[in-house]
Amino acid sequence: MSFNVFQGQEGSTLLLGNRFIDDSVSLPFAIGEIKVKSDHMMGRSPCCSKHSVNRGAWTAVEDSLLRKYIETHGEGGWRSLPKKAGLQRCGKSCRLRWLNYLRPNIKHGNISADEEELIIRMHGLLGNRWSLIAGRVPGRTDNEIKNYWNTHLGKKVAALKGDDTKTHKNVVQNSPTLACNMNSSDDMPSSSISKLKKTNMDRSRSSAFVIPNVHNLKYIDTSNRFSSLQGTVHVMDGGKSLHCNPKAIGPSLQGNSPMDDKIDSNPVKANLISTELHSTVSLVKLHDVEPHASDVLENDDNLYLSNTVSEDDELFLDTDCSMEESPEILNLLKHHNNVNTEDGSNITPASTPDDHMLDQMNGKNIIQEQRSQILDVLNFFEVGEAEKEVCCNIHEWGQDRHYLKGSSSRLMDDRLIQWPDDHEDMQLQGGNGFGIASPHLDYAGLTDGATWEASVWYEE
DNA sequence: AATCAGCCCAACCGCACGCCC
DNA sequence: GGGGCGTGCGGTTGGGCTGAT
Repeated sequence: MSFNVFQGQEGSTLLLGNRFIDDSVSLPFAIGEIKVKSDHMMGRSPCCSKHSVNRGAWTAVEDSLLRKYIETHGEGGWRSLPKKAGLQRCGKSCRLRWLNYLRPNIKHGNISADEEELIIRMHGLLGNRWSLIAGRVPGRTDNEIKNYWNTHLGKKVAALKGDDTKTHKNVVQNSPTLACNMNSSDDMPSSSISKLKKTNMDRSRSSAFVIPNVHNLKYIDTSNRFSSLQGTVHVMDGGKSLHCNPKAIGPSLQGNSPMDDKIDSNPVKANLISTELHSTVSLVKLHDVEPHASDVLENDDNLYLSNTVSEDDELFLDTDCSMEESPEILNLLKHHNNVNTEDGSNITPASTPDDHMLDQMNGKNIIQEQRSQILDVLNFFEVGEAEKEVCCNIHEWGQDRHYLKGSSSRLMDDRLIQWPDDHEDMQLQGGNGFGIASPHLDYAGLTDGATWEASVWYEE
């Protein structure tokens, strides 16, 4: 039976609900008795006339018409699109067909093990928020992920975890300490566990907590300035856009800041900041980026941008640096033999200071521990596979520490955007050109030289 | 070969939300 | 403030497919 007909067309069949009824079907009622449920009666006008549109599977011809129209005129205006494109379809149907099937870069075919793993983790955090999950799985649509979950993963996870998995989200959210202690693998799907074991970091800091969009993982070390913020890790959800501009978040911020003198008076501390900011930036730089900051502004609501870009942005870990010049960088290299550079390659230090030397330089203090912890986090993300690896234990990091939460009307989730009142004055810039968080940063205007936004994504 | 049941997934649905007037 | 519109979202539907009987 062909469904490519619609009522009103010559020789057409009758549309009844979701069904096309052709002449061969005997109806248990007279045609005149058919009452079509009216959306209008529910207080809303229908998006289209259900009597004059094709329904059901799309034909190749329809696909072609829709694709050509959108390629020429762009997306949007779905309600008027069908008529303009010569389609006998509802605008919503057109939109859905485009978004779920015709849109470029849509992946078709089986979902890989890595994708599956990511979906499981994301679902653990977000629950049935399919569009959010889809935003973290490149090339997959919310509809596809939803279907895949309902037909495969839901059962799979349920089989692994028993009935509790039906409330998987709650398991994670309500168990802050463990959500995912990786030492206790009971709460994790086996596939995730195997993935986590690949890393060489402290398992106790791993978790099933999912941080969306690792592109925007940031660390802002305020440990030397604000004791109450020691060791904080700041992760910002990057919103829908998977692209960010390294220029825009580059560390080279020149300018006058109330904190400049403090940094200048303590070069070691300044280096600490620069090192970690550099490592963060290099993380971001591994990914495709938009070439212009303006693009980022348009495409990524959650970015925190620098209005100052200099050649220093091109400098990341200086492989030629001496210990005198940058002991912190060497320290970083010591802890992480594979440090990613901006071009995606790895560098390994020719030599690194030994523990004794580091202790002498820094004092055997928590700074090293903090840095190690943070870099463990970065390392954990396995930068090269950042799209896939999005777990960390925010709760573990949070112990005895404070998190900064970004403040911006442009953030999409209020849960992210609470700055502690007592840190409102945190605004500084490095004398060596490294900016750090400004809770009052005007995203839109970009008139503030301070550029670093600190946020934590977490579920209440 | 025919029938049935279960599964898969594209498509549809109603509702929610933001924007604009 | 409220209504209309456009869009996005999660839940649901049902045709097609496949394997079992």
